[in-house]
Amino acid sequence: MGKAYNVMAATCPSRTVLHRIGARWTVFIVNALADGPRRFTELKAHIQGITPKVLTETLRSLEVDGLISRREYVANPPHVEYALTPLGRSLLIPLRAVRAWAEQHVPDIEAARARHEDQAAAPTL
Amino acid sequence: MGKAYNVMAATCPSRTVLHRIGARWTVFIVNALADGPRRFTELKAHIQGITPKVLTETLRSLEVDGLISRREYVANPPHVEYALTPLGRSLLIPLRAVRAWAEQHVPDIEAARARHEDQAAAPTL
DNA sequence: CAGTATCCAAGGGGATACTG
DNA sequence: CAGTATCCCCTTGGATACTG
Repeated sequence: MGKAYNVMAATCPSRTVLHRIGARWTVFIVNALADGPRRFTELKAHIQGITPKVLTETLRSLEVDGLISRREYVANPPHVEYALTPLGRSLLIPLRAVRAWAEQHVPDIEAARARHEDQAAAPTL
Repeated sequence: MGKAYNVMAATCPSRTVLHRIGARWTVFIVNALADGPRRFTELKAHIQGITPKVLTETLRSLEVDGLISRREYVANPPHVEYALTPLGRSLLIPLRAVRAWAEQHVPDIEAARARHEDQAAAPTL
């Protein structure tokens, strides 16, 4: 038991999982659903810059993997709500940490890049 | 102070940070350096399936962003060691959690996908 | 050992317009 | 409102071979 899967192994199925998690917009969607269900248009407005096509695709993928649920309320106009499943909520924990890290370390990264710039532009004294 | 950056905003610089973190092989390299410095060939052997070209590219990017350091020992044959910087070690925390999640939830994801398969193949009774 | 140099393809994702 | 339908690009990354 335990240690059964290892992403470092070329053919380990955990790699496909990692691939899905790493998809461009997964971290956005999972974080956007952190505080409860949201509708398609709400998600699109909240995650600035995402196109409807890509939003749909990513939602479908996450649904297939059991990370989010899609609930359709019969009505006109349509009403659809997306929510994290228990599995999705467990993923939220690491992904919210990733998001927080990104937001917290912008200055550090920018400083490192600037330092690297200086390095490159260093006059040969 | 605080809350200065928000990945949900279209032009927030944290998005480029997130993009770097989300690069195909970043999570592998950062995790591979968790236990101390490693040499190029060690990394290549440990992270199965990565090509030298991609390994080099990702290492350079991480170096530019100040997440890893590159130490060259003058000798023949060459001897180079890569290590996490303090900033890189701080990123290791969320990224090791992501890795662990991927490895732990393979069965859950596979089960969800199987359920979805059934759904699709459901005979119309 | 630690990379470079080329070449190439695949597909993920973007832009735009349309619809039940 | 909640998506589809197209079209297309172009970057990311894989394969392979070579080198100081």
